[in-house]
Order: sequence, then C-alpha cells, then structure tokens
Amino acid sequence: MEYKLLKQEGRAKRAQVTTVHGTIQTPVFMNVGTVAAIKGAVSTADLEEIGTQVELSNTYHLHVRTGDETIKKLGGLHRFMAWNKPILTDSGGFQVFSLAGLRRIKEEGVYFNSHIDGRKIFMGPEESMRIQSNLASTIAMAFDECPPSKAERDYVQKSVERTTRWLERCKNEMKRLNTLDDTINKEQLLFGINQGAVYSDIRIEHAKRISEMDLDGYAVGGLAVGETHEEMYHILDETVPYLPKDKPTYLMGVGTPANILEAVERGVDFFDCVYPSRNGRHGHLYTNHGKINLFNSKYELDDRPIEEGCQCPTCKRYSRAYIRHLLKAKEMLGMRLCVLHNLYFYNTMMTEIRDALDAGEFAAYKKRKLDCMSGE
RNA sequence: GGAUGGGUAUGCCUAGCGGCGAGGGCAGCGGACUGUAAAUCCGCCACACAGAAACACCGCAGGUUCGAGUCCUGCCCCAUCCA
Repeated sequence: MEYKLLKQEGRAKRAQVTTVHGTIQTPVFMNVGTVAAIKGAVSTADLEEIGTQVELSNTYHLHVRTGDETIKKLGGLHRFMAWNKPILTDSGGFQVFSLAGLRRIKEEGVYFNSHIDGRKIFMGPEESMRIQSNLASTIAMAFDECPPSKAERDYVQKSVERTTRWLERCKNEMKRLNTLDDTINKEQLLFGINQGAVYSDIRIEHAKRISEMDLDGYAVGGLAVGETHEEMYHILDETVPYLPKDKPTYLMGVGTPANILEAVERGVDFFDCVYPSRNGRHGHLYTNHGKINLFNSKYELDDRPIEEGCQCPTCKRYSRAYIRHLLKAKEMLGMRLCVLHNLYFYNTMMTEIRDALDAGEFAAYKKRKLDCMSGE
C-alpha cells in the first residue's frame, strides 16, 4: 500500500491510496453493502455508474450467512460479488454494539447468539482476521469493541485496554495469514480502531498507543453512537492529531453530509455510513437544498427530478411524482432509484471536496455547501 | 315472495357473544434512522368535553336489564341462494 498525500489545507488532507485492487482518491465515501449487497437492489454494475470507489461489507454478517469459507471457495468477495475495486470489511466490532442484547464479551472475544437463528457464534480477534482473510477484502478492520458514547468512564477505560490487546492479536494473526499459501489476498491491509467514547484523554492515550503499532491505516470508531455533533467534532479535534498523518484516517459510520464536511476539515479521509442507502429506501433524498421526504403528499404532482441538473441515473430520467408513486406502491424500483440518487449525491460531494482541496478552496466550498443544504 | 348471512367510527376490511369512553389491519398523514437484526420503527387517524368528569349516530325505532355494539321485537338496507 502506498499513501500519497497530495495536498493539505489546514488539517484537511487530499491523498491517494494505492492498493492491490486499485487506487483510492481521498477523501472518499465508501458505499455500504453489509451482506455483499447495497440494500435497495443496487448492483455492483450500478456502483460503477455512480462513481463508487470502495465497497464496504461486514465480517459478522457474511460469516453468519453465507459463510466466509464458502465465499473463499468461490474465489473471495471480489469475484463473488463481481466487484474488482477496493473492498473494506468491517470486523464485527460494530455488532458488539448493535447486537448488544445478543452477545457476551470476554477477554478472548465475543460470544454472539446469531440474530438469524440464535446459534452460538464465537468471534475474537483471530476469528475476525481469519474470516476477513477468507473474504479477501482489500482492507480488514481490527476487531474492537464499540462502546456506547454514554458508557461510564471506568467501563470505557477497561474496554479500550482490551481493544488494544485485541489489536495486537489482530496484527499478529493478519501477519501470519498473509504468509499462508492458500491466502487469496496476501497483501490484505489492516486498519486499527481508536476508541474512548467521549473521554478525550482516553482517546488521545489510545491514539498514541496504536499509532506506534505501524498499521496500514487508523480509524476513529465509537462516534455517532449517542453523543452530540459538537462532542463528536470535539473528539476529532482532540484525537486526529495523534494519528499518523501519512496513513489513511477513517471515521467509521459517519455520517450526514455536514458531518463529513466537518470531519474532512479535521483531517479524516475515509468515511462510510448507511444513511444514503437507508434513507433512500425510506424515501428521504439528499439534495443541495436539504433533504426531502418523497412520501410527503406535496410531491404528488411534482414533475421535477429529485434534483434539478443532477446527473445520476435517477434524475436524468424520472420525476419526483413518479418515484413517489413507486414508493407508495411499494415497488422495488422506487427504493432502487432513491438509493442510486443518494449514493450518487454522496459520491459526487466527495468528488467536489477533492476538487476543492486540489484547488485550495475547501474552506469556501464547505461553507457554500453547508449554507445551501441548510436551505430547507 | 321465501331462506341464509351481514350492516361497527370522516375511506375500506374486520374483532366483539351483557360492564365498550369499542380492539386490530389496510389506506391516508407526519416523524425517526450515523462501522445496517431496518423495503424498518414510532406517532396521528369522528367531534367535543374531561381528567371523578364525560352519553360521543356500533343501520333505524322501540323493549328487557343496574348496565345493550352484544339479548328481544319491528322496520330499513346489502350479499348469496331458491321461487
């Protein structure tokens, strides 16, 4: 992997990351396809059309169904889902948070009861690495615990210490896996994850600690899980400076267009979020004049595209009224068109951000974008 | 003309079998969603009053009862079948 810093504006970074599956221009928004599919009937062919650079899938979900061993036999995730650009796999750490009612955390790892059929699933750092190695993603995420942001300080302290021990185990296991003969992607990258909830000193201490471990990239996790935007921005202000500047910085699970603009300004270059796809399925569309809810009756006779001038496959052809009709009729096409538009909106915003950084005009771009989006 | 089954709130379907200020679903309206247990979830969906006060068309009108959407009588309407 090569991380080439092309431009800086304040803390904001414009870079490109070269991987075995191609080059990623950052800042980048990764499109979330948890179970090797972007929900809403969006194909990998669609992703090429809407400018997706990196697809993101999930270790826990693919392990539970259909199984990483099966996907390995089929040639790995790239071949399986017919996508030859970079893929990042999340480690299952987020499921420690989102499936909190279905798991128990121990030093060795996490015991889940499958959300599908309740069967016991053990996942520790080694298991997560092995699964991700089988999936053969471009970038593997370290197995961590994502504690809720309102977790008590003592708990967060202990949790972060354990996450650090897990990270060492992840690194060792990844190193071993990448030397095995039958490993599909022997150059799989490993990103570590910073935690510490809203406690700056824990965050900073942890950031320093993992920065010494010479990983391929560094993520800030455990944000947008209950704290305010201001708290999130504050944590980024405090923490990102302690992560290596010559490596990718990834803010996990974030966020709204405004969140992304604020985080780019604070030095983040990788993002992912379910918002564009989930909101799309729910009829909430992003535009340069704010978000609109196509289910609202005021769009019944609205013959305009979702966004005037938008070059996405949806806006080039269909009206708000028609898409609203599809959504109301529960036709799959409705969701699909909405998700395509939203992902295109995000991907295009990232292109604009990169262009602005290249031109040294990010600050102005950010202000303009935020101003017009708050229009509605 | 006869038989049978029905008529439940500003739309549609339906629960109800003596304590109902009537439960549910659909449709409609609005909201939420941040490393996806989410094509999901949550509100509102007759009007008014009230929060120890209120009688709001459960097809209509009577009756029985402390109390009727529920039981009885008559009538009206709908569906299906038979003449």
